[in-house]
Amino acid sequence: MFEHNSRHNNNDETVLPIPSNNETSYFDESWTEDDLKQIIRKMNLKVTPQRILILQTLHEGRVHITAQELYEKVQKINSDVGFATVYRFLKGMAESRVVTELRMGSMPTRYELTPKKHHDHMTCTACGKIVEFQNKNIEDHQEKVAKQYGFKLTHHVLELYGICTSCQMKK
Amino acid sequence: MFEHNSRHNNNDETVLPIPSNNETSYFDESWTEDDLKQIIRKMNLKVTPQRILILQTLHEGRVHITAQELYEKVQKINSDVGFATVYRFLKGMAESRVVTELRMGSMPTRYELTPKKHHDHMTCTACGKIVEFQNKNIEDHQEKVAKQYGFKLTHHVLELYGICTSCQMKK
DNA sequence: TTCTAATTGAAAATGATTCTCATTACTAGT
DNA sequence: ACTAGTAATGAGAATCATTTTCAATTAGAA
Repeated sequence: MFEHNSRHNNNDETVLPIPSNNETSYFDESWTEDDLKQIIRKMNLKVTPQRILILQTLHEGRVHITAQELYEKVQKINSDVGFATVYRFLKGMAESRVVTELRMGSMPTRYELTPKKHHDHMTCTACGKIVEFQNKNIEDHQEKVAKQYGFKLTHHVLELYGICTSCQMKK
Repeated sequence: MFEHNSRHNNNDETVLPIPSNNETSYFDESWTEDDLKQIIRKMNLKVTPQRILILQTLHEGRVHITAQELYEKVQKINSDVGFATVYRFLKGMAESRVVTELRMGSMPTRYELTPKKHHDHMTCTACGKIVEFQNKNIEDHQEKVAKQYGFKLTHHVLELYGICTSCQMKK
């Protein structure tokens, strides 16, 4: 299995949902400093230079980043940011659903800015490649199940695991 | 969120899928020592008294147990079993899909003997209650998605999070 | 500007998981 | 049943992500 295989590669190559495009990030729009401040205020948090920098770096960087990776990136820009701050802020943003936590297997938690279009993940357990996909049918059925048991859904985690095309051919 | 709420209860009350019944465990059949040995051999592991005891205890006990809890239970019966053994064996069984790992939020991993009828979990983020459900439609759509991207699926994780009926009324 | 509570960074604490290694115990082959 | 070869074991140490602590600093309301 993925989580027990120390030989898998470490990149988290991401295949964008069909239709794919050439964007580096989902967020083609750029965020001004005011945008960033707005987002922080909406979380009922005070605006600090650290938080602005962290959020900005998260937005500009690639998706699926770990707290450690984000910390290192931010460090290079301004060493007046501690790991605890990055970590705490990520947690806070996760609570406010500004970012989404991805826990795949037993690897360190990765974060992504919550995309406007919800998607789920399919991971190749051989090479670690992550494919993102959307499927309204699945969502609909989830709601049905929730209703059946009287639950009011807040969110969900759907992760498919398997072997991707190229790994199937290799082996 | 669940994982940040230190006030949620710690029991993992489980609601069986409709139609429910009065069984303590999914496994009404009892396992003889030979059954246990067979299962261990099928995993290409040697039969040892520790593994027999661990598997037996897992089978008799409630579902959704942590490595620590299982270790404590097994300890009471035979103190010649170390935590490492329990832990390693659980990992091994997870790899062979004899048990399934449940990672809900950031709480310690829980294990359950992989039920013959696959099911997923819906968790109340207020009280921690776990409902198990089956839904063939969702599974079918998952396969469709996988085929679309050329993946051969091995397994998946689907966890719904929300507020259960009684917690909705409380608040 | 002043005050207060929120935020911060560094380091230590925690907690789960994983590894190490000397010892013991399976089991296949006799 | 005996034995060699290998797998498994337990205790504890190591690792790693995550979380907390706390004294110093800072944001932002009044």
